[in-house]
Amino acid sequence: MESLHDWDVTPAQAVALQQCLAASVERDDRIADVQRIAGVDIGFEDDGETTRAAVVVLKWPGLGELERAVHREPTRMPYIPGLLSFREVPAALQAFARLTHSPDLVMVDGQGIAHPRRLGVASHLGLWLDLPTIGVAKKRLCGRHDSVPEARGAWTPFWDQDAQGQREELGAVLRSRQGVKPVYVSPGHRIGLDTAVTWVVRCLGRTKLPEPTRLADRLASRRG
DNA sequence: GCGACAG
DNA sequence: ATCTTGTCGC
Repeated sequence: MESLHDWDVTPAQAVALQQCLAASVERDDRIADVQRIAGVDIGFEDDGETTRAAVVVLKWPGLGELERAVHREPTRMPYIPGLLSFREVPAALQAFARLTHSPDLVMVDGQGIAHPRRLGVASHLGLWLDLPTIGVAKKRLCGRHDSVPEARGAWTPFWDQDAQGQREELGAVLRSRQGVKPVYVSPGHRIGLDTAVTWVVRCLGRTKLPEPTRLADRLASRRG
C-alpha cells in the first residue's frame, strides 16, 4: 500500500483505501467548546473542468459570518457514486488551508458514515482535518427508513440491514423545514448521531439547509 | 440480468 | 454538480 493520502487512485484502489480508512473514523463525541462552525461545499466551473471549493466559518452562538475562503483547481476525477470524496476532498483541504480561524465543528454537503463502506465525504474530510464533522445531504445514497413526520425538527433514523436482518444505524432523516423534502444527517468523524442532529437543528434558519452548508453552497456556486 | 446511485 | 423561465406561496 502506498500512502493513505494519495488522491490519484483508480476506483478499485479508492475502494480499498476507504475500507482501510473507515476503521479510523471515531463515532463518539470528541468536540471542544464550539465557538466556530464551518460549512463546506464544492461547485464546478468551465463545464466541470474546474473544481471550486468554498468554506464559510460562522460564530457560535449567533451564526454570524467570521470568515470565508475559496480555492479553485483543475477537476481531478469524475463523479462516481460512492467515491465522491476523492473528487471533492483535495480541493476542500486547500480551501481550509486558507483559513486563519480554525473551526471546532464542520458541516459537509454529503454523507458521513451513511455510505456503503462507512466513509462518505464528511467522514473522509473529518479524518484528514482531524475535526468533528457532520454530513448533511439532500439525497439518500444508501439505507432505508420510515416516513418522517411533517413538523419542522422531526426526524427518523435510517439504517442498513445485513442478510441476517441486523440493522446498523447510519443517520437521521430530518425535516429541516415543514413541507419540504427532508435532509439526511449522518455523523462524519468524532461525533455521534444525537449530537450531530442537535447541531444541525441549532444551525437551522428558515431554509431547508442549515446555515453553514447553505452559505458554503452559495459561495461554491458563486451566487453569494 | 435489473435497478439504485451523495455531488 | 450544471444548464435555465416561469410560477406558486409566505
